[in-house]
Amino acid sequence: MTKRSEQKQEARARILDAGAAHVRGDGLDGAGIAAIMRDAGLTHGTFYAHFTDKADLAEASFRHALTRGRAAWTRGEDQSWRGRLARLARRYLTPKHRDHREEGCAFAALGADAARAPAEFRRAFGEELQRSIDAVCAAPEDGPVPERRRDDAILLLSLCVGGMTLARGVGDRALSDRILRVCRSAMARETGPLLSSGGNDNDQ
Amino acid sequence: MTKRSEQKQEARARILDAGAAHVRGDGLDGAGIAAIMRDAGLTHGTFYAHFTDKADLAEASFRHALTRGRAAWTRGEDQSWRGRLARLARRYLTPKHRDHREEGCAFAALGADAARAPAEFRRAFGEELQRSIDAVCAAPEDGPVPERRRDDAILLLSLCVGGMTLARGVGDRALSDRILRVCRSAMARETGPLLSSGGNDNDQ
DNA sequence: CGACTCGTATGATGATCATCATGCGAAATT
DNA sequence: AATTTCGCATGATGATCATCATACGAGTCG
Repeated sequence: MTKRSEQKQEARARILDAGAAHVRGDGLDGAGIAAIMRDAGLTHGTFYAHFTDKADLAEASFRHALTRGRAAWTRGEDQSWRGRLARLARRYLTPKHRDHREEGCAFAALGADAARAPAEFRRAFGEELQRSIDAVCAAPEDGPVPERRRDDAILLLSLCVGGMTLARGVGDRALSDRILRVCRSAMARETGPLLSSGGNDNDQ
Repeated sequence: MTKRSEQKQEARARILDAGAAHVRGDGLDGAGIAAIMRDAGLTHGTFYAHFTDKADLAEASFRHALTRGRAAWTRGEDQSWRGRLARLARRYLTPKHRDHREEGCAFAALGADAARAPAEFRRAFGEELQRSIDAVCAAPEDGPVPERRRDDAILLLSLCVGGMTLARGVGDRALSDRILRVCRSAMARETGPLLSSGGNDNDQ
């Protein structure tokens, strides 16, 4: 590994860090190359020595953010499957996470953008989502994962992303906090139903 | 009502329709004024006779889309509260809705954009979300709405928006369909738990 | 019918931004 | 040590786009 190539790799890493933050903070299109390169400590023109395209950087930044995120995510021990899901929801659906999207979950930060992105980015989105589903499922014992657990993981991620998306969009702090709380406690009910109310029409 | 003013109001309505479609399809920033006005059958310069700003149009289009959407949404009879929630989820989380975001739910289409939008837009987002929560809760008998129902409505909307967001971002059709199915059937379980697996560690 | 009002059309203007051509200087190679 | 390589900086170029100034022409009102 020559000194030149490792300097370049360090620069690339800085660009990826800055890109991941900008993309999550400002959106796939909102992030300008000049601003990202400035944050990486380089000038704008150099960008094309590292990436072919803005789309290239967007995808790489997205994957970078999620790979980093999952590492911190999967840490921690759980008593039970349900307990694991509840813990993940508790750690995900926090006001702190809501208020710092530039360092948070890229699915929640870029979900709507992905829908409008070209097919190549959406392929990356799907692959990363699969990896995250697997990461949620990964039990200590590491047997084959039953499909019903995968379904639970999908449900967890959907609820987390949806709750975070709504909580972030809302201006009213009280409503935003309430959304987070409702979603957290729904996943925390170890044996109870999804919904808090009973089944009859006139429950209080 | 003079002929002039009703012509202008018609034009404004066309702009709002086009704006609502473009904003949901291309995002808050992705939608260009020229394209919207072209779709409304007018030229770009005329825009400023109807709206002060692009942000002004964005907010108005967002509200327009949701007001229209709720009307179609609230229709239909339900046997029970749980049944109502299940029905709404079943109608929301469809492949058709996923594949036509320009005429679908504005929360799912613009959730990530709202987080980056100025405070004024996020206030609108919060107000509209409150209205949608109320619309979900509105029972035929129209008594005072218990707070636990509001929580259920928040949960429903979070799961719907999150599931739709992920389903739209994913390139892989099979995974996308599965996300929709999992979220639908979670809300359909009238009495069962949120999660499909049992509570012990070694369930299959 | 004539004057004026106002909704719309046309055509700038200026800003932002992705992309690329060119050049420099330090590191690598012989 | 001379030459080549290559990572980075600088400065265009061209495209896109919001915004606005100006002009036209049909509707309105005296």
